[in-house]
Amino acid sequence: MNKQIVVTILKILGETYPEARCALKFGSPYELLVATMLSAQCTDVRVNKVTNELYREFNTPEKMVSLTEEELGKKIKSCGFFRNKSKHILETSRAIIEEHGGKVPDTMEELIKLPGVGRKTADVVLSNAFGIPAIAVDTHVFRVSNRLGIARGNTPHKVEMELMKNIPKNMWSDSHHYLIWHGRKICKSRKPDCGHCPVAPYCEYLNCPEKNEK
DNA sequence: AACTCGGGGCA
DNA sequence: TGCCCAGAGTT
Repeated sequence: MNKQIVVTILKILGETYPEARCALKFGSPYELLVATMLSAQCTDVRVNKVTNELYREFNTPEKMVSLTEEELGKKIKSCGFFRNKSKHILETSRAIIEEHGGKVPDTMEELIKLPGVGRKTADVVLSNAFGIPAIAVDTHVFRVSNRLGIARGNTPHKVEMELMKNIPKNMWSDSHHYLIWHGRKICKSRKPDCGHCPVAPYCEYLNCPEKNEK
């Protein structure tokens, strides 16, 4: 797709979802890292509810590791996968203390070594906490990009490469959030609400049936 | 590439 | 009740 059209689409989405910058509330890179780890298969609304309470007392790796896995598990259980998540959060907090001087690392290479931190979480932390341009391709970004036709690919990595090629670098981080918001509100996986889609005129899913998602 | 982990919100 | 949700680790 024409790069000009891609930028147009993203600008429209940005105007449609002005609140979409970063839905996870955080006051430090560490808070964002933990919030993002919690957000796996769990909506941002619930994550924010949990972290609002959790961060009152436990908003640094040093304070976090004073909790046992069971104690932390109780506090985060409404985010699901609580055994894995509490274990990973504690292991990651210990690694940050012991191997990174208590600071969240700011490179992809170091971030994905942390237990429970994958490429998506790392991208979110890099772009939102450290201002390093990145596009995390989660299920929403993957689906919406393929449908619209702004980036096609059968793997998240392929879609990421296409997006980075088609979007100006200074729009990468915001675009990630716009695409997620659009995927949740309108371009849903099951029943996309094309009748209310602000970028329907540009959408290949609607206008080019032969290019329909695979 | 497929499978597993998981409670809560909503139809 | 059944389906779905800002993913990552293991096999």
